[in-house]
Amino acid sequence: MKIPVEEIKERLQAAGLKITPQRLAILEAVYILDNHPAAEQISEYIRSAHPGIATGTVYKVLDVLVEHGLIRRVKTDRDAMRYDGILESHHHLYCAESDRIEDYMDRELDQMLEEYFRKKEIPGFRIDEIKLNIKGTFNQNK
Amino acid sequence: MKIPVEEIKERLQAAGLKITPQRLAILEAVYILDNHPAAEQISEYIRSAHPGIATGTVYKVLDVLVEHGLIRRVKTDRDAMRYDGILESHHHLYCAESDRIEDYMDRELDQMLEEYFRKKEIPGFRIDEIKLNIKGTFNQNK
DNA sequence: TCTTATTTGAGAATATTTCTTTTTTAATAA
DNA sequence: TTATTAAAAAAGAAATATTCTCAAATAAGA
Repeated sequence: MKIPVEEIKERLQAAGLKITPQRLAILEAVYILDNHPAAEQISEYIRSAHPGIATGTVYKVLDVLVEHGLIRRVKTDRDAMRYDGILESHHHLYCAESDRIEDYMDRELDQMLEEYFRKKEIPGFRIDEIKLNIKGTFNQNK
Repeated sequence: MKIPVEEIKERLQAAGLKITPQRLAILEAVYILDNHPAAEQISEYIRSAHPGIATGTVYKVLDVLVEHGLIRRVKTDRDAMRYDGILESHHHLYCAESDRIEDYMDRELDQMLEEYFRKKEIPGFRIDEIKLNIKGTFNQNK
């Protein structure tokens, strides 16, 4: 997923963040690496593409981007934190065997859940967002 | 959640694991600390209650316990991995503000999801387990 | 350009994982 | 029971990963 720099700048700006070369590089890395890169993969990629950027900065910037809703965190059962450049609400298919994570979008499902929880409230809790973690196996490791 | 040592031993044995003082202590800690302790909390607790146990061992044992289904990992968006001594299938309510995680069980919901995915298959993917991550806010921080 | 609040870099502090060696468990035999 | 032993587990040390701290650098508005 290649996104023009201008567009990335706009997104940062829209989120009220200052535009810095580090943020541009790191946000771009998340888009380029695609498929849920781990913090460490991003850090590694940055180290090779932009050796000037400190490792600590990568982690910091990722946090900031998450805080401002430009990327999301994804977690697997097995291992460390991963990041996701796709923002539309979606669920995740997670295969422990291949350690693969795929996005899963399903409007119909979302509506069903929404309706379900409109009827059946959870006492003392206000729901903001529901995300499914669907564990299983991919048939063919394409 | 206090569980007698004998019971803990049985659980280890049932999982085909050798019984060691370290495993007993750590599994007990997960039960005692309750409410989804982070690895580090567990590690800290063990350090004070059983100073003889190496820190590396805590992490290793937690991994082994997860692998053998005696505890589960829980992930929040925000921070590090947490552990859960409750094994029945359940979902999680997660409040970012208070960093609180509560269990949420709902048979009716599970059945609805099961039925939904029986009808509507995900191509190329066999589902094993579905877990909901419900984000929101607790009304009263009790 | 100047100013100021933010952000970054660098390195120290933590947290976690991995590796190798030593110890322990639990099964079996005496 | 107790001794023997192979396999499994723990310790200890060291490598990695992540977070934190603070001085220096920089973005963006005046």
